[in-house]
Amino acid sequence: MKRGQIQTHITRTRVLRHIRESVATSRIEISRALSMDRSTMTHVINDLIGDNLIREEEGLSPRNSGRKPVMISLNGDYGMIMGLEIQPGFYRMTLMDMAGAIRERSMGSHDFSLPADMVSAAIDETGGKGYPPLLGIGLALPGTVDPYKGLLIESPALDLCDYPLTDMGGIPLVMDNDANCFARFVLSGEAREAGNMVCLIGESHRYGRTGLSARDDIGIGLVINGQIYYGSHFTAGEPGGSPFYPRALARLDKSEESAYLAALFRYLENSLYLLDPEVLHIGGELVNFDRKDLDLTSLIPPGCSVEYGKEDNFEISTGAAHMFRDRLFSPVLPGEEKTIIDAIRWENLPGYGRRSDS
Amino acid sequence: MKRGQIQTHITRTRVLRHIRESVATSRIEISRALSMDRSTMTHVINDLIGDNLIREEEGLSPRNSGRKPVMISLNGDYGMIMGLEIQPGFYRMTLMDMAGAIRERSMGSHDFSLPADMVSAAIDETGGKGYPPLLGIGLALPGTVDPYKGLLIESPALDLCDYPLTDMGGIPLVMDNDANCFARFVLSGEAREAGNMVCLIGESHRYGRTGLSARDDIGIGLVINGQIYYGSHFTAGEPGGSPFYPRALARLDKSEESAYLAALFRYLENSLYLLDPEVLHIGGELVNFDRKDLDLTSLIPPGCSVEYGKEDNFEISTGAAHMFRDRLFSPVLPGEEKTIIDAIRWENLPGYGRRSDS
DNA sequence: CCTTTATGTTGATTCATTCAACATAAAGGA
DNA sequence: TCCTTTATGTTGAATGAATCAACATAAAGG
Repeated sequence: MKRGQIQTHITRTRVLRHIRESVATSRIEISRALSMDRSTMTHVINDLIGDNLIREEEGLSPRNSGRKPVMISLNGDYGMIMGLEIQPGFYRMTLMDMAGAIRERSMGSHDFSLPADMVSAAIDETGGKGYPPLLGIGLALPGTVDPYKGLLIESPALDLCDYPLTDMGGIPLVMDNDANCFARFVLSGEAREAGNMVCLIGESHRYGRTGLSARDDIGIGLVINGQIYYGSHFTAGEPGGSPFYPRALARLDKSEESAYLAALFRYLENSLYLLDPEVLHIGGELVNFDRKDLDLTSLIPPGCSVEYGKEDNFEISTGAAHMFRDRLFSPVLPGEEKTIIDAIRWENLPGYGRRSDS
Repeated sequence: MKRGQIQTHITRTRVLRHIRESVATSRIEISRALSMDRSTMTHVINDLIGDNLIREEEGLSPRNSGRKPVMISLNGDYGMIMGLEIQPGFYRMTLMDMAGAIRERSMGSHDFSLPADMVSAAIDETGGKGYPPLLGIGLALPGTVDPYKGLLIESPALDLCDYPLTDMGGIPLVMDNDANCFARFVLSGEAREAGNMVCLIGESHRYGRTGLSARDDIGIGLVINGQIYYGSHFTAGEPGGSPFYPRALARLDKSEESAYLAALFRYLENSLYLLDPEVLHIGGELVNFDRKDLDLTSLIPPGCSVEYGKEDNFEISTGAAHMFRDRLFSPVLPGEEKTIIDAIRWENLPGYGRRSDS
């Protein structure tokens, strides 16, 4: 980073965001999108190229007259991001480069009681494979998580309380609830536009099982105006205090799956009306459920559509990776280096220099 | 406004906000709060004084050494804001100056079928009283409202559909749902800090009645991260599709009020867990209810407190006035002059000049 | 009266940005 | 092949909101 001011940092971040959101773009296109001068873009882009964050490409140029633009795209080899989902007894991992391309995925069982040990093992596992340097880690955990402090507040599934983890030997780490990571996965895809979503997952707490049992759980990630909503005590999306609570259900056999879903949606009905989301996303184990004789139209508000995830079940770990990757595309304000910054509001933007006074 | 750039506009707005939030403050205090240089503040404050938006005061100065600061505060006489709540058959009005002081309140019955006629009558009524000029109007209506377009989408109570209103003879007007205006009222008070709230009102649709009847309604305003949440179709907070729906209740006599409230909170229970709000605010007609033998602790999530409004019932029209007043403390981006700007996200901040290219 | 301590002002400097002019590159006709 | 058209991209001077550094002002307290 050549020039040191905060304004530069914000502009660089805005440019990087635009490049991330378009497959390939040009200096002029970015300058138009951000309402800035072409010459400004020349400076910013050349600085970013100098820092190895982006690169010029020989790319396609759909023009019928005039000079062809020099295409710009993110430099995937700048570094790697690891996304890790840890459940009791098993894990899933997604290794992603800075351009967002998935380079490797794996899953398996584990015996670790502390997430840090599992993370450490995953880092060792991918260490000697010649990947670009590891920039950071996104961690998805079942339970109540404070992602700003990097604290697992409570997790009955993992049998942990007030468990902090903010880095692994200098490599920064961010954590969030698994349902929220699923929501981040959905946000990273087509649903990138700022919108409102309810993201519902069923989390199996035993490796290899499908379907849910009494030890398992459902989780809800809420997206409000394009951002994860945590609530006032990081328990937003956690069902509770209700006559219907999935945890109380005994093991289901196949014939009951459809009835389970129907009961679940009746439980959610009021909240869906109140929240007025654009779409309800369903992922995790619930996708595997038999839903042939289930008609949701009567249980879901008129303007709300339903989407089922694909069944590869790596959505949560991939969303965890996206959580850290998003940090690279957010400005870091002085004094808030350690937190997840989803969206800075203009009211909080600091002055552009350092003040001469305390 | 002396200097024409957008950056100036944003800085001025940030300064005005800080002045609004403190009873009286000084140049140095603001410069510290906004992390800007003292000399910058000299320029900005002097410009704002030149524009009559703020003024210096002979104010108190709690210092025991050093030069006393020159106190700065908003100039209430800069202009007036009218907040108007229109219900079928009656209205309430709050007249507020730019400093937020309430100058006049009134209520009464009316026979208008179109809100515009009611607004017009209210403007005429306050016209010749020697107030500072009317800067704008905030309108609270029962029903589904698109405040960005200035459109009453649907109001069964007022028997209107797709009714637009964005200004009255050159005076800008913004409208919102009545429950959201109540939420804005709460936000303008102690609960100014960014937080999460559920604001519940009972709206009586007959002048002079207390209690609710089958023609009446409840309304919910949701505050998420310190901002009104509208949902994807502006129906957030509207109950629906439920076995319990207040509209279906027959007239209540006094003995049933407590049971009514209990049923209402059972209806809301799941949603309160899901939303994890800091506080549940109750206003409008519901405040008048007999709630002696009602214990909410078992129906409300642990971390959530309950606040009842004072019983003057002008909360909604006052909140409507605050809605317009908030516009004066938000930057207006080019191309978005007509919308309510609650919070601009840094991603959308434009460049600081006009681009040399389309 | 002089020191201390704070607030507020002034003029020079900084630096991201714009502006205006120019350079580069490709297409398409003459 | 040359010349016009049309677009992208670059360069250096100008702009302007901010900082910096020095000074001015004001009040308290020995």
